[in-house]
Amino acid sequence: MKSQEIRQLFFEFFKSKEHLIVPSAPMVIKNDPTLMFTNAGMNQFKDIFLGNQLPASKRVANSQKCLRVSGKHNDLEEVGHDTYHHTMFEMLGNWSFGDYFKKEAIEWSWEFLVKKLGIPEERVYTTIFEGSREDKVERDDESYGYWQKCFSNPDGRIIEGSKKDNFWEMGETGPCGPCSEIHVDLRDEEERSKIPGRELVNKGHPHVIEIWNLVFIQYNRRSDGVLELLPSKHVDTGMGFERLCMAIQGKKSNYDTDIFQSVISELSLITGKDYGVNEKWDISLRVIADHIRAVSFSIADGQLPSNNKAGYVIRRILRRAVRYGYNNLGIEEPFMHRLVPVLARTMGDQYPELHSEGENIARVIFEEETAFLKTLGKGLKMIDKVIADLQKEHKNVLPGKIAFEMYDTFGFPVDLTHLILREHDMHLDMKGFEDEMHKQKERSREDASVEAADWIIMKEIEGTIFTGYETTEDEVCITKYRTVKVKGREVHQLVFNKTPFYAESGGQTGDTGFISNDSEKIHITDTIKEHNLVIHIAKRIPSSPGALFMANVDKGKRQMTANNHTATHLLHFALRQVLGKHVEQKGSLVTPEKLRFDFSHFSKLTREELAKIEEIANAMIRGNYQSTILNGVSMEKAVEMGAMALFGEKYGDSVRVVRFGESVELCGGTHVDSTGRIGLIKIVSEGAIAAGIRRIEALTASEAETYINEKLNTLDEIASVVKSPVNLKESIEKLVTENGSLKKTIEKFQKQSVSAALNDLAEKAEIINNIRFVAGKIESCSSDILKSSAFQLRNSSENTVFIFGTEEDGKAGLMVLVSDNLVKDKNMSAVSIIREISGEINGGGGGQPFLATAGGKNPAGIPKAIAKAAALLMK
RNA sequence: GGGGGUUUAGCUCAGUUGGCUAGAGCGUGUGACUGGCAGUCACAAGGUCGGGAGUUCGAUUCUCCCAAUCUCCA
Repeated sequence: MKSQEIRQLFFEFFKSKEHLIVPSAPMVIKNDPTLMFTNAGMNQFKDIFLGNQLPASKRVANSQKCLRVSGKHNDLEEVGHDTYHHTMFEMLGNWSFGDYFKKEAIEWSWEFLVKKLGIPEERVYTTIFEGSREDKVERDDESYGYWQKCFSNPDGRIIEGSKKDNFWEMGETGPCGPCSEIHVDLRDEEERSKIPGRELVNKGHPHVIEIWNLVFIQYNRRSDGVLELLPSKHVDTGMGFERLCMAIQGKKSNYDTDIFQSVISELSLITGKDYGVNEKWDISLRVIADHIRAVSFSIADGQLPSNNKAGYVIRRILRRAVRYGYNNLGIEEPFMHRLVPVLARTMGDQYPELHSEGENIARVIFEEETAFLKTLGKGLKMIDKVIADLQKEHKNVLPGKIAFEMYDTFGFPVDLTHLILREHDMHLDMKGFEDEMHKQKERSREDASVEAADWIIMKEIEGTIFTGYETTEDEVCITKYRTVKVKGREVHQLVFNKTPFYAESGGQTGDTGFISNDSEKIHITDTIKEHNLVIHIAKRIPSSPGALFMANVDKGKRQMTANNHTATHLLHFALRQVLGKHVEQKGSLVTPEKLRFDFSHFSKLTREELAKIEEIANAMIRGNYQSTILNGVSMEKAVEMGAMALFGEKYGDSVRVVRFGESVELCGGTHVDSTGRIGLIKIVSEGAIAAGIRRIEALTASEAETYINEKLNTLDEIASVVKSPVNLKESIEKLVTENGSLKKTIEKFQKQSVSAALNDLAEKAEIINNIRFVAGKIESCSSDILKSSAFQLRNSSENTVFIFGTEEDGKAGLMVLVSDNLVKDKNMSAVSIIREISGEINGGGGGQPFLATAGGKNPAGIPKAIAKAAALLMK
């Protein structure tokens, strides 16, 4: 049975049990500092379990794409070396939100696995929670009872598990409960007869594996550690899809299922290395087959590889795959991007974004691979040099510090360093490397330390009400406050019961302003959002925090921000009109001063395109569309209205829809009430920020006006300077060419006059000690010309010492030139001469043996300096 | 957010105590050879040495600030 069919059967089965099948939430999580990627099926339903949100249906089932590469679950370095770790995987799950509980969950799981998919009963084991005295929780007899009824002979099939395996908690506090797992024994008959499967459950055996975990959420863990019963009980289940396929397809490894084999066989075609021939190749093929999934899905979710945060995680995964291909499969050119089509064929039915975004994904991966191969190439050059140096010194250990520097600064992977050293019979000081790495980590940790004082709570309330859509001033009271020390600098944070201040989010910067009452006035310098709290950054803590305050948002800045935010929407709309529907928002920054908008597009925008975009956006301003803003719209409805920018939203979310004419977007920002207020949009720059992503910056209203006026003024000024307001461009072109040829002519003349002057001096040459001595003052001219004339003299003369003095702006200059033969044969040096004589002009200087220069403050000393030089030659 | 690196001709890069008229390869242009193309040879054009400030007689080189970019850690 193909993986596609298995997934489909799962959906159909739960549909028949009246479940609503919902799509996977994005794997990349936006706007949550604690979690970068979805790492479990329940992430998107967290708010429902916490009671903050009502579910759209009480019974839901889905397949969730998950990524485990950072934080608590970090499997990255394991992937490939065994047959069951993955970075990205799919989690099948069925969910009950206060609806059915243990009985149905257990019966259905049995029905699906054993009756529907035909997993032999004698290979199935289940676990239940043994109970905990500490938490005053009884053994889960209820689940035991239901399992007992499933098995035809339950003896020895239901195993008790400890808190570690069979009690699930979301975090330190919050919803939790016992869980019950289903394990399957996939070993051969022979092995099974030797050791009974029950002894291997939860023992890390690769073929006796947990495939489904049923979590029964019935408690809430309070902060004092006590468990209390929840009013409504939930079911949260998770079944590893790759493992399930392995079990159904009778394979010994996740990588043997059709999910991965399609990619692996394509990879074998590309590399000429078959799977199952040698262990080193197999590991690499598995690594790549796994990583291409993680990377492709992330990019499809809008997360591009980059140099920090989530983007950096993606980059690291991709590079790990390239590295394995490079080290072990001998691939030295980009290859990952060629796997995207086969991945889309295998998984595209369930995840259509692989089809629609496929071309873009491949393009991004190609760019990223190319860039990495380039850094590898540079690193290889470096290590060759390092090895040569070591060999010269007859050493065979590379200091860890050097290896670390190559890794840290140039991104050259240390395992590759290792490998190359081994080829040269050398080795690496691994301890030194680790020490350096440790230091680096310490540095980062110290930096990240933020001393936050405890919140001082004035009033316990749930969240802050945002009144800023309707008003820019409101009467508020402080509910809590604290002082945070970041690197010695103190900032004060205030939280209100309600606030007109918009907190930074969705690219729009936070409001500024002040709060005041009769006794004091405190400036708010920024507003941010943290864990759904609106935090106002204040200059200081009020002296009486319990008082009522009037909160005032800086209206001018708010208006300018609104101009820019609405303008962003208009530009987005215009971009799609002009460039096409592939244009999607990839990032946005809206401040009072300007707006910045990043979007997907493949080539530089032409002047005509930019002009057309501005034209459409400005026409929409003059159309003076009124804003239509709808709060609490369901995602489905928003899509129907044609809203853009849907990624990052979760199932069941209610959203805010902002509409101006034909532009419809999901957006929480503050906007103008009618587009006419924007006045004018002017795009001021366009460029690339990553492969396939471009950025435009624009100004609006008075900022745009100022910008244009400045440009026009400059034009006027130029016109008045060249005195040709009509054919300005031609005049300037003419000036530039004329200027060029004039410069050359002047240079020629100057050279002539200088060399004439030099020749004059040369005629007056004295002979001192059989050496021609040419000296004198010459008219000031540019030092470059003097220098080049001097070089000519050097080539055309021998047995001569030249000394020239110049005077400019009251400063003296000296130049000494000594013919090559004197330098060579008589060991003379212009430098030593100039050192001796530069004292006369109150200066100093130096240079090379044949040419030296000096500068000083005393032009009157030039003749004396020359005389001194002559005296030197006498000796 | 922090550490380190890089920025020199259209492209890829050299340039070692501060001073060798700022170079190489590829590319571009012109010419020669050839019946034509490919090719070879010769010559040439092209650089505010990322931007700004400072130290110095003199800065691509040293110091500081800014920007872009790469890389590692969080």
